[in-house]
Amino acid sequence: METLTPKKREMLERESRILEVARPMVVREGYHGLNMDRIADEVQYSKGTIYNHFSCKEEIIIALAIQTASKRTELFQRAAQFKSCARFRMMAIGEAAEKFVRDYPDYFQFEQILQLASVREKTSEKRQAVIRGSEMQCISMVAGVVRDAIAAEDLELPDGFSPEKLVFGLWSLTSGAYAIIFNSDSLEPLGLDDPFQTVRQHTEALLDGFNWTPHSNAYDSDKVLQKIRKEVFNNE
Amino acid sequence: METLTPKKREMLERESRILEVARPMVVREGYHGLNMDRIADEVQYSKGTIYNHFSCKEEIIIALAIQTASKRTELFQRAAQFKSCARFRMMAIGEAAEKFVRDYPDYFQFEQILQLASVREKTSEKRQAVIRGSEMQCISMVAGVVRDAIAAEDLELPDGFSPEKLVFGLWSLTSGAYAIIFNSDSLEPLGLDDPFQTVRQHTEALLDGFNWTPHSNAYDSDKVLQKIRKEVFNNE
DNA sequence: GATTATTTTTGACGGATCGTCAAAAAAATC
DNA sequence: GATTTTTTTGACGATCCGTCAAAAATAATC
Repeated sequence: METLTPKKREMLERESRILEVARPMVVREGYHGLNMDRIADEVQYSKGTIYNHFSCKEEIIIALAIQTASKRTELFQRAAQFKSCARFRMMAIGEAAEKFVRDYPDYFQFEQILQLASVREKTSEKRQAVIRGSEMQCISMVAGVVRDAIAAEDLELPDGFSPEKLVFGLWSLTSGAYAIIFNSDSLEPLGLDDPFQTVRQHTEALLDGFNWTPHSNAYDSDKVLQKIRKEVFNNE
Repeated sequence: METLTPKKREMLERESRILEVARPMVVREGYHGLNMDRIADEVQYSKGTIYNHFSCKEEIIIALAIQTASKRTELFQRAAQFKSCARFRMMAIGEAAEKFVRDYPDYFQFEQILQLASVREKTSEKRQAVIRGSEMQCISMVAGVVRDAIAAEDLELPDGFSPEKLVFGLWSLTSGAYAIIFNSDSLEPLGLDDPFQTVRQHTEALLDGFNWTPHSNAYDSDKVLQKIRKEVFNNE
């Protein structure tokens, strides 16, 4: 840490100050609210200096996403180490995913903006690779749990159905659900009181559908959940 | 149809010409590619006239989404009328959803753009209601099939688990999957050869997980699919 | 420590594009 | 055919992005 030249230190510090200032702009006013002149004003540097750090608006957004993405990896890592059977570890990962979107709802917004091709196109290949890598890390961890289940003979996937395909389904279900939850106007009419619980129920149903044992009717989901929240996440 | 005044006719015609010109702009160049001056150039009217039809860029995008949304309702309607048990009708709806995203991939892009709060905010409440209504129609149809299954005692949902909650899961799974599929860079590393088939398999697993009979191992999915494609969609 | 070379910062500027509005043109009415 | 109403026009103001030559700060050299 202390091996950095003072100049480099200043650069890094300024970089995070820029992001600090940019974050609430995007969060509160969305993509259009991110304004380079305003950033320059608020961090008390000229616009040119901001552009020395980030070559365009979009780079700032992806940098914000990267900041938060590491938090997800951490949460997944903790979940994957839960000492229990594969199925419960999978539940722990589900809990990590839920905790992530609840604790860092900003990330969701950044990701949504970055999903627009016209935005993503402008970001550097380098930062794109960081995001992809962080996502791949999470996917691998989930696939690892699936493999453990297979090894333990708790699960037998259909012919040609790779663990990654199962991860794809879980990923689709949860990310799709979170997308709906965060654009709430489509939710109220459905009368979903606790949408996160519904996601959990669907995840369990999906695993049951693949005959992953123990089947959800063989244990008390609430109990397991309490245990996970306490032991893995220290109750928040 | 012929009861319109010539002036009104011209207005409507011009409106669809504007959308015709705008569509490929958004599809090919994304949100940023939609340029009001270029539209004016291409439809050979002044910018002011364009603004008489659409009060801002964003209104054009939501109008494009509305154009396509009706196609989805049609497909869902056809699927819901498939003469078969509820479970196979649900499969037919899944097929309709798949056909929709394959036939009208543009819609997906429009929806993604409109999901950004900073974009949606600028659109009229009126058009937002149209979109919501169209989505609600589809959701109701799916919920109807779920209710039929319950009535036929093919399905018994857990206590407090409404048909709408099941729809929420199916909707999450498919829309989430399609979002991943259309941003393909996260797909290749997973080695998914036919992602749409994987979505179908997951849908079936989910229904199995809720114990919706007939269970997927009690019939030949491919056969049923062929039948649906032939009888409901005339093979494309 | 003075001078020169290099790096960093600055903010005025060009350019793109949005949305407006007063004036012009067209259509409707009398 | 004159007058009123509606529609169209495109020049214009405003915003905001990203650039770049000049200025300021820092480092290197003697």
